[in-house]
Amino acid sequence: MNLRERKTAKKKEDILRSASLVISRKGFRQTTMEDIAAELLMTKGSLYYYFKNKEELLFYCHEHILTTVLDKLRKIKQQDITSSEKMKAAIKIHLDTAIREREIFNLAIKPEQIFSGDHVEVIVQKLDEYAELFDQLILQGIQKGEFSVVQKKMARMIILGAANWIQVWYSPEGEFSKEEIEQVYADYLLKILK
Amino acid sequence: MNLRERKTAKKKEDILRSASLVISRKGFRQTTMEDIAAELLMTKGSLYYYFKNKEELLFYCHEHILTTVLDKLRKIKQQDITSSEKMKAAIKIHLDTAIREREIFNLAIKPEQIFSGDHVEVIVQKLDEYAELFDQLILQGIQKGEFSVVQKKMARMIILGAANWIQVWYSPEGEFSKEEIEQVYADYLLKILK
Amino acid sequence: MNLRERKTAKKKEDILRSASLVISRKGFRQTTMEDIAAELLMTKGSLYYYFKNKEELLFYCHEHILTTVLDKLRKIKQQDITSSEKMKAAIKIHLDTAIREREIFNLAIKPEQIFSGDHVEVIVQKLDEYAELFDQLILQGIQKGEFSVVQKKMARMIILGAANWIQVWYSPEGEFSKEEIEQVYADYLLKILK
Amino acid sequence: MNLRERKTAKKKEDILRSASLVISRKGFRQTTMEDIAAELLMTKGSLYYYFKNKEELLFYCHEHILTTVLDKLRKIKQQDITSSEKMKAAIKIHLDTAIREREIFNLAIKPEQIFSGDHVEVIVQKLDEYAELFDQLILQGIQKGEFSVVQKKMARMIILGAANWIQVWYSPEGEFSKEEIEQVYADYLLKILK
DNA sequence: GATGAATGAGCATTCATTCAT
DNA sequence: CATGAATGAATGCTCATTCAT
Repeated sequence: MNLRERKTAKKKEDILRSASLVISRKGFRQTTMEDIAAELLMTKGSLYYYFKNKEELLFYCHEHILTTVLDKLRKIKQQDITSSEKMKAAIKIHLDTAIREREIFNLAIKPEQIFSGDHVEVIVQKLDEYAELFDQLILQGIQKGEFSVVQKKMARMIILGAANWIQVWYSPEGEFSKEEIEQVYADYLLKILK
Repeated sequence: MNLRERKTAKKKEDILRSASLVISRKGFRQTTMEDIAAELLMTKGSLYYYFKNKEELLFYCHEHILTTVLDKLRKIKQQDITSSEKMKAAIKIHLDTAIREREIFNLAIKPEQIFSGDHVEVIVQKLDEYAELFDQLILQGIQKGEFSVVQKKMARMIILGAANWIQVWYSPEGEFSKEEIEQVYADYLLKILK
Repeated sequence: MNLRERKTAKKKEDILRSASLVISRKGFRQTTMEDIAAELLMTKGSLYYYFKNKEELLFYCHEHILTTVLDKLRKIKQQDITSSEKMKAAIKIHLDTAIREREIFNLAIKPEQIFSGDHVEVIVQKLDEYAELFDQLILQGIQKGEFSVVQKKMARMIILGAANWIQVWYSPEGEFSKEEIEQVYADYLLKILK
Repeated sequence: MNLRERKTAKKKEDILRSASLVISRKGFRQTTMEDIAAELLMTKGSLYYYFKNKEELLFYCHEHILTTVLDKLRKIKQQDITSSEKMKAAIKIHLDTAIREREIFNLAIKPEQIFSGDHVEVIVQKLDEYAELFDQLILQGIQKGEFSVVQKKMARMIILGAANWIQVWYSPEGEFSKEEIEQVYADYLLKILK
């Protein structure tokens, strides 16, 4: 990658970061290209130099976040700790992502309504891998005798659903700190698996 | 209420029902007046005979559903059964609503972004009452010694969040029936309170 | 004219009167059929029983007022008083009409923009007769030696224009009474003719 | 102001000029954004690049004309000529504006029906200054002994009203030239003040 | 005769997208 | 590369008009 390419790549990342930020604030349905450009002190026309269209920008935006969080999850899976500890860590990471990137898991609802063609597939594949990782953690826990849940997939749905909902009510000014909340959520959701 | 008024009331309900349906399919941000009208084989102009504007239509749409589900919850609260049974019943009703009226609880996210003035207040008040009812069920359970959860509000958030998420993945063609799912959800979520 | 016809005629007049009222308040561009109907505690559909369409309603509305004021002017012309007195009386009547029927003379601006076909002709013919009557009063005054204005038509335009403008600023709560204003206007405008 | 800004400013002026033109022809109630755009061989969407909305476009349109004519009036006031000559010059300018910008003084009728918030204030303030300038000319004339009118404000109303009305009937193809008309109007209206 | 209901054309406005410079 | 400018499709809303009952 030469200098020019690196510069372009850097700019693309800047755009994605800003886009994520605006989307977190306004919701991705409400976010216009103008909004994203304004955040970067650019004009919206320029965005089209880096991304073919809005959908593509949104795609990379979400893809980037999903990739990042997936990496974190994979690392947790390989750590040498109990399944309970792994699951708690995974839940905390999920909560963290849901809070920071408010809208990210909302697109899981109907990716095909937002993305088209190949993009859907990539997103769906990542979301599937995401779910699969949680399922594996649960399965490991069962095999080790730590968990005893029967409906593994539904348990996973419950855990992720509960965690996603945090974006609706969490506020930095709230009664509890992010860390306290994450601790309680992790503890309570673990009960489901026991 | 005379015949004509009944007819109008009926028509309004028809519109609300159809609107709910379209909203469930497309999400309420994506639903246009045209969409709603088309579902009813009307023209969009006609909708304005019954509702002042889109926001009002959306408001009554949601208000109606919330009122219905609140009624059901209140009845449960007064039944002569254990707190665990009440909570399970409440969860099942919530799941049922979340499945049938896919978008309904999504507006809980930011009612003030969708509704204006008095409408926000009504919606917020209903949502508060909704939460309050769940909190009361939890408190009763604790007082009766059935539940022992400490962070009551967070537990409620977890339960409702988990249940809301069902709209994302439930399908009538899925592996499990709605009843089976409701049963599992109710059982698993109860663990959090124990 | 039998009873039924008389009833219809009466109703038509009621509508015209109410329409005039609403038009005075809101301006005829802003007045909707709904507004007119509401004033009469009718529904707008009913208006179409009496008038083919909005334009026709507006036409009769204006035609009625013009006819009335024309009658008054003709009577003044035939009175046995000086030309100055006649002109003063005519000005007062014009002012009176301009105040009461705020919008009436505004349609003189471009009747063909508002009315179509035959209606334009009738209105234009009445407006012409209206102008003609003023011109005759001026001519009489000149012949009697009371007036000495040279540009008769322009003088008439000035007089009527000045009087029309009263609708813009006259208010019953103002500093001067309608009668005082009419007196001053008549006196001052007479100077032009002298 | 660099080249680009000058170009934008020029375009804005072009739009305002075209808008004025269309408004003169159709009246500002009847003028649609489409009409204005068509006159400029643009699409209506483009207008929104230069003006926030229709009201703002209309505002600047009127504000520009009022500012221009106010400047001219102020200059006349400071000239070293008799009050009669000043008043005649002022009347001619007013007539000129009324003819060229047909609709401009019609908004004086009810600015608050057309403009909102700050815009009303600006317009009303300009209209007030406009009236004030005429009043001052009249007062000066009285002090110099040239005029002897008693009801100064009503005289001003009469003069401006008469002049406004010219837009209704003036046509370049008419019997008299614009200059002839202005001369006659100025002479005749002066009589009121004497 | 009167009304409730429905319609459709028209209008202001938004916004993703394009493109010449 | 970036931007200013323009476009056109979409959308909410209004309102004159129609018509069955």
